[in-house]
This record gives sequence, C-alpha cells and structure tokens, in this order.
Amino acid sequence: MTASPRSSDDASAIDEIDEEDIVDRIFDAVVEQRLPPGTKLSESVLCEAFGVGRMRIRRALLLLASREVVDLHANRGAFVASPSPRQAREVFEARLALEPKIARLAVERATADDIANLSAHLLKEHAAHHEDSRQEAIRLSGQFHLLLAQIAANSVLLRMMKELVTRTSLIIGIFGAPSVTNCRDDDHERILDAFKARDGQAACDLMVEHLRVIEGSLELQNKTGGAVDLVNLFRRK
Amino acid sequence: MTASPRSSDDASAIDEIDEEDIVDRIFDAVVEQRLPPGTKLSESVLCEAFGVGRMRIRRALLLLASREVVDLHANRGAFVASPSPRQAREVFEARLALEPKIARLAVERATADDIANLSAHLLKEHAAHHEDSRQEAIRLSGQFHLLLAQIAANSVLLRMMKELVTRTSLIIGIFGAPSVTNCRDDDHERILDAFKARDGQAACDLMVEHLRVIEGSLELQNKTGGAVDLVNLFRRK
DNA sequence: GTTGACGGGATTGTTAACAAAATGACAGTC
DNA sequence: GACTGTCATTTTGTTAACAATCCCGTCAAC
Repeated sequence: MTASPRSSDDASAIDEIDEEDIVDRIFDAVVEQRLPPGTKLSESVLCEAFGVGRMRIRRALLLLASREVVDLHANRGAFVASPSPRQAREVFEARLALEPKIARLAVERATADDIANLSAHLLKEHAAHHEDSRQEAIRLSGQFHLLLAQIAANSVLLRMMKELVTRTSLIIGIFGAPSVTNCRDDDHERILDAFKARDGQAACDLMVEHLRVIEGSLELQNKTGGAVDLVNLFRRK
Repeated sequence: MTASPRSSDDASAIDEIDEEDIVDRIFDAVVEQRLPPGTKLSESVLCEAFGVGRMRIRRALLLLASREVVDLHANRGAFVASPSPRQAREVFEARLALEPKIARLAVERATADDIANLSAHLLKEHAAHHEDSRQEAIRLSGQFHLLLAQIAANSVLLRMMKELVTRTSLIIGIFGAPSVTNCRDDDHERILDAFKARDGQAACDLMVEHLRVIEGSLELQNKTGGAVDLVNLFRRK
C-alpha cells in the first residue's frame, strides 16, 4: 500500500506516522537499491528524516531487523543487511519453495480485474526498461512478484514475500553483475500468458524457471580478491 | 546506579536475558497451549515474570506481534492472538506451500545423525502419548516439524516454520476438537520411514497428506450458536 | 430495571535525562 | 615513520518520570 499523498506539513491534520509506514518506506528504499548493503542507519538521522521521535525509529529498526533487512549491532547501530552467499542461497531456496505455489494459487484465484492489473503492470515494466530508469525497473519487477502474492489472497504468504523480495534486491546488489536487472520482464510476460490461459501448472513451472535463471545469474561463490577478503569476512558477526 | 530489583531471582549465573529469549519462552508457552488465545499479556506482569525492565518486554511484544502471535491494541495492551478461520486457512496454505519442500530438502540433506535424532524424537513423542502428558505431546509434535526445517539447514525456512507452528497451536486450540492432539505421530513415523529410505518424494507426499488431515480435523466454518455469534463477530478489529 | 454519565484507579504510550560503549583523533614511544 | 595507548566526542542503550487513554464500579435519571 502506497502512502497516501497527504501534506505532512499540516500540523493540524493527523500526522500520525505509523511505524509500519517507516518500515515500508525503508523496505521500498532497499528494494530500489537507494540504500546499499552496509549503509548505516543512524537513529538521529532517521528521526530527522521521518520527523518522529527516537522511539518510533527504534521500533521500526527492530521490525526491520526481525525481517533480516537490517542488522542490529549492539552499541554500534543499525546497518542495511549484507547477505552472505549462504543467506542468498537460503533466500532463493525459500522463494523456490513459496512462489511456484503462489503462482498456482494466483492463477486459480485471479479475477478478470487482477489479470488486467497484471497486464497494466507489465506495460509499466516495459516502459521503465525502455526509458532506462533502473530504479523504477527494479522496483516494478519486484512489485510483480508481490502482486502475484496479493492475487493469491494470502496475507501470510504476502508478508513472507515482501521480506524475500526485499532481501533479493540486496542480494542482487551484492552478487549481481552491474548490468543485470532484477528480472527479465520476458519471463513475467510468459507468466502472464499462463494467467490468461488459466494454466496454473504452467505458471508454476515458469516461476521455477524464472527464479532459477535469476539465481544462476549471480556470483555466489567466494569471488574475493586480495584485500577485499577482510572487508567481506569481518563485515559482521 | 540503581540496582535492578532482583526480588526473587534464581541464583543462576545468567543474568543477561536477551529479548529473543523472552520471545522464545512465550512462543513455547503458546505452542504448549499454556497461553490460550485472548490471554492478556500485561507489561507489568511480564516484567515481574522475566525480571527485566519494561523496555525489554515491549520489544519482545513487538516482535511477537510482527509474527502475528500476539495482537497489539493501542492503549489496551497485548493479547495472545485469536486467529480467525480465514487466518487459519492462510496458515495452513502457507504450511502446505513450505513443508513438503522442506521435507524433501531435509531428506536430501539428512545425515545419519539427523535420522537418529528424528528416531529418538519419535520415541519421546510416543512416550508422551502413552503417558497422557498432553502439553508435552503437543510440544513435541510441533517440534518434529521444526526439526525437519533444521535438518533442511535453511534459517529462513526455519524461522518461518517457527511462526507457523506456533500459530497452528493457537488454531488447534480454537478450532480443534478437545480430544484432537496436534499431529498423529503415526504420520510422523511414516515420514521418518521416508527418511530412512531416502525417498524425498515420499516425504513430500506424506507431508501434504499429514497437513491435509490436520486441517481437515478442524472446524473452520462458522460454528456459532446463538449468543456466541456476537462474541466471535466482534472479538477484534 | 435498564441506560447513560462520571470519576478513581490502573495500564499503556511518550518524552527526556542519564549511563555506557564505541569511534576517531592525538600524542607519546619505539 | 609506524604503532599503541589515552582521551574526548558522538551515538546507542537504559531508566525513570510524566501524560494520555482506557477499564470499571458507582450513581443518578428516565
């Protein structure tokens, strides 16, 4: 849910910023790779940024940490997570467990409106690709997967997918070649075809293939060279 | 410096209680159905119970709420969650998406030690059943599923399963017939057989069947009668 | 007899001050 | 010149007091 565009300057109106809003905003920033892995999330800076007290920020950071999107170091602060190769593999394994099933459920439950929304979404994805707006392209390709979970109409699965999609953005930021975008929208197109044909099995299979391609495009081996070793080794824990 | 009011602390060495510990302790209590749905979790009482400050308790409750094991009502406090029939269905749908895959992975990755541990676990389950220790039986049958996730060696999946198993206990507490225990350990036995035969597909299929049986034993329709209608309708939200 | 209003008591939410720890700079030494 | 130990600053973690909200028992009115 995107935040409603209300002017936050209005002091008389309801300024109630839920900590969920803060969490979502940071989620989005991570997905769009505006917050690279390792970025320090200073409490005071975030207080300033969101115009809320320190307590709210602290709760938001705790929630983000519980989703493993930020790492909390005692007495040192919060940092955007830097997934290890192992964590990256675990995230993709979880996605491979969840998303094929989600795709199937979504096909079974999609209304005509849902399919129309998906089509419209793909148009936006295409446009972003052609306009070379990398951030928007990344955001939309992640959003596509969340849309499927939404169509599947299961809030538990949707919440899990939000976490996994966000962490995938971090993973691609670390292990992906610079030219690689999140998803090839061709794959999304074919998944949409499966929706139109109401072929749940096809959607399932296409999703498996899609995820395998993405994971395969990453460099998950220890591609460390020289001094970088220490940086990556001792970054955390 | 104000000494922490250690009124009746155990003389155990560990004074440092992580909020993760508190979360786990409450998770366990919920799994064992010692904390029925709707139970109020008062901050001051929990402070007393765990011997920690209010901040720790608040953080623990926030984490529990993010796992949807407790509901947080503004200005009213924290309550053990009371899953709706819809939420119950969502939880089982998520388990059906995850656990067959987890079972397959676990079979593929199980060492001889892992299988021995599973066997030992099943003996404990049997013993608990025969001794009619209901709480222990419930705890162990949930633990079995977590053991599989642990053998699958995927921390993401393990964390998700912890949440789902806990919520399942709440669901069974609400919608299960009083005599029904969490899982029939016969099913667990057969899954173990699949491990011994190294038959991942069989484990996968058995898990699907196992979960379907559990869900089928619940009364997820609106089994309301008379005055109960209002209570269930307006219980929350 | 039921309904609505009121106030005491208790619990939660927030703020601010305080304590503890880590970072970074600086100086002294080998 | 590089390394190490110390100190000041900054940032995080904790505690305690304060404010706001809600629950519940009481009471009056219809």
